[in-house]
Amino acid sequence: MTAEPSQMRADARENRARVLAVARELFAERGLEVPMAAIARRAGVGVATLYRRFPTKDSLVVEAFAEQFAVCQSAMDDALKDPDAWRGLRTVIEKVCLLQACDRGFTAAFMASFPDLHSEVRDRTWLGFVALVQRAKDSGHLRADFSPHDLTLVLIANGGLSTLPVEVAVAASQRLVAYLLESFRAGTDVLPPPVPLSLDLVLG
Amino acid sequence: MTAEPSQMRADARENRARVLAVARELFAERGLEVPMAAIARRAGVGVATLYRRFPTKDSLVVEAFAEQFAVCQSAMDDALKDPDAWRGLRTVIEKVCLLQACDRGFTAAFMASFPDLHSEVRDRTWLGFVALVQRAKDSGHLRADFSPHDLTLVLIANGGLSTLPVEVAVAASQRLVAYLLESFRAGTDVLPPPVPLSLDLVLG
DNA sequence: TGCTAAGTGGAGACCCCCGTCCACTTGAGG
DNA sequence: CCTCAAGTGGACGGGGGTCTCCACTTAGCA
Repeated sequence: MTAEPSQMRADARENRARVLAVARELFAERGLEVPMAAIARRAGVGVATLYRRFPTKDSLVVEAFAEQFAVCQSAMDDALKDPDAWRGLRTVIEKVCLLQACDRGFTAAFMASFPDLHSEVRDRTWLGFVALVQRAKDSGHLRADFSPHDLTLVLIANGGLSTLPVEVAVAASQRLVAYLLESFRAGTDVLPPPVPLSLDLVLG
Repeated sequence: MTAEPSQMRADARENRARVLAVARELFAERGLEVPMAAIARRAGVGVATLYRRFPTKDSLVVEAFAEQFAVCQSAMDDALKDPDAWRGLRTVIEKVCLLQACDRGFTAAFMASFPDLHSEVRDRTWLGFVALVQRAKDSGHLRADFSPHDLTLVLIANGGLSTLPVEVAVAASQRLVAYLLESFRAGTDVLPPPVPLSLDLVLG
């Protein structure tokens, strides 16, 4: 029954926008465990208003991070378009990890909603990434034993950093990613990492 | 007023031990957010018993992980004694990361209580690690731009994996650590990672 | 065996959170 | 300007968490 934003009353539309802005801000700062009441208070509305627009906390989270998901998506698209597959791979990893580091809630939202994302989109993105990995290997820049699931590994590990205060998190993330990318380069594979792992069990 | 375990009544001592065992088990499986009531139930005691021995949930956590902290400590001691500094460094990182991956609660307990650890112990350990890093650099096996704070980075990133089911977490952690250690080796520093970061602000 | 301090279990006080309900207010078309 | 559907706020129900209180039980000693 929730009306489209376009056909809401002017004041309601404004409130909705303010709620979303505040939610993004607080989720980024304090993570998803920030209470609905806090968002409502900071947005200067009552909880009822909030629940009228977003019937569930989850729905607010999804809406709040839609933008970031789109950024991820387009980062991946850019990577796929890059004629230099290794650069594409490197760049997409750097971009997404930076997003994670900047936004404490993003990681959680990402992990929580990844299995629920419309599977067509998710699968398409994943297949794209797998192809990108293959191209990067073929170009000789990515080590041959790199697994696409290593992306998941990077994202989860990097996500751990988002408990830190934002500025520290960004610096830490950049350093971590730099270290990892260095290992992913072909030619450095002196010690092959152990057993392939089945992270696909987790992020379906 | 809590008596020493040695001078408690026999049944009480037994209960205390069972509570601790159960707590370790559940913290490992489900993380620190497992309710006190669940621990009590599984240990076959009432909550009051639990609170009589451990006045606070935090105190139970600290006690439950004392053993693991000791293991960390001795892992570091072993590393310092190793004549091959690089092997010592590698091994200590592998050991602690494995502990983290095996025990979902450990990471959280470690992070939460690190600043509160008796500072003498903590500082001694830290200074030892700094010395180890220097020796490993001098031996030519560790890259020169490695910072001792990179240990913190590894621990936090690796800690992020502990949200995964244990078996997956272990495999993932081993792979992550293998990748990172490969980057830490001297000779691979083709791309220097960016800015040094001030993680000491966090775990200082 | 009987006494007593130590030990115990479960009810419940208190708090925080999500989400609902309902009486009141207000934007905007006629 | 008047009407009323859309919008709103705050109280409240329900659930789950930590920790306390107190009447009852029991180990262990004389």
